[in-house]
Amino acid sequence: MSSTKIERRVFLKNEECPIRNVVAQIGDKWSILILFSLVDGPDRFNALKSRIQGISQRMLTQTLRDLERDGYVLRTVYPQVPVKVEYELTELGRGLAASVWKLVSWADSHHEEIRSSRAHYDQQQV
Amino acid sequence: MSSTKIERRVFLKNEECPIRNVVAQIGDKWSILILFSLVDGPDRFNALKSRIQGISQRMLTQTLRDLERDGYVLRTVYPQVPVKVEYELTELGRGLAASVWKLVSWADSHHEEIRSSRAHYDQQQV
DNA sequence: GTATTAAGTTACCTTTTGATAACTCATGGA
DNA sequence: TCCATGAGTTATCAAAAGGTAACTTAATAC
Repeated sequence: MSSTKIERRVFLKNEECPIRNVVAQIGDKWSILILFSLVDGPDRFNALKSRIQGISQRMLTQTLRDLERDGYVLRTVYPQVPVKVEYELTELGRGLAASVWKLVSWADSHHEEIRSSRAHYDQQQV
Repeated sequence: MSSTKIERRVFLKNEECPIRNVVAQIGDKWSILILFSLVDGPDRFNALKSRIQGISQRMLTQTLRDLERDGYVLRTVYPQVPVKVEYELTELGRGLAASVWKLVSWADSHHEEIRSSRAHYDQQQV
């Protein structure tokens, strides 16, 4: 309670802000979708691609690389022919998924309210 | 446990996906900063501006409008001279802040790990 | 009649994000 | 010889996000 003021100041510095650092990664178009696609276990590139509706090869590669870079995803290449590549969540990735879960379920149960607020606002602005 | 598979499918449709709908708003450069700036109570435009380091007038206005549009923030104009405008979180906005809190605190306690993963990855790529 | 204040708006420009589509690479099969 | 496969890369382009700086408005104080 009494620490609220302090926390408030901590989070107001945008530069190197840990929250922005994490949320900026997660807040893009595909990261969360990929993250939640992997919570049940490892999956292969093309399996992800066909399961995540609408994602292009390029964006899947790119987003997976970013997730790997941050340590959320582990990439394993099996030297077969043709090559097989598996992606899976790391411990850190599972932690992130768990932390984002509350927001996700909140979003799921409030999106109607948000939608209607948007519609109402847009109507006012003519 | 047994519902995991179902949830998995639910979240893979990007179009009209409630999660993306919410997270896309929150995931931009300033929304979370503003949201957490308002958790202690109402604040005025210029107070926010000087407290949120680095934000421009334009981005503050724009982000506040988007938050208002989604129903997270209430804007009140006091017809004084010069005019006074106060922004405060709505019930919905407080709910969002609470839901995002777990992610925020997770990010706060894991950003070193993420940082070092990034540095390590970047080193590998030469 | 000029400056000040709060809360913006507008114009202009750069950077980042994301999309489409074509190309690569190694190998094994028809 | 040519095609298929899995997992990408590259080139090109359009759209969205974000930054800077100057302008606005209304009333009041100097």
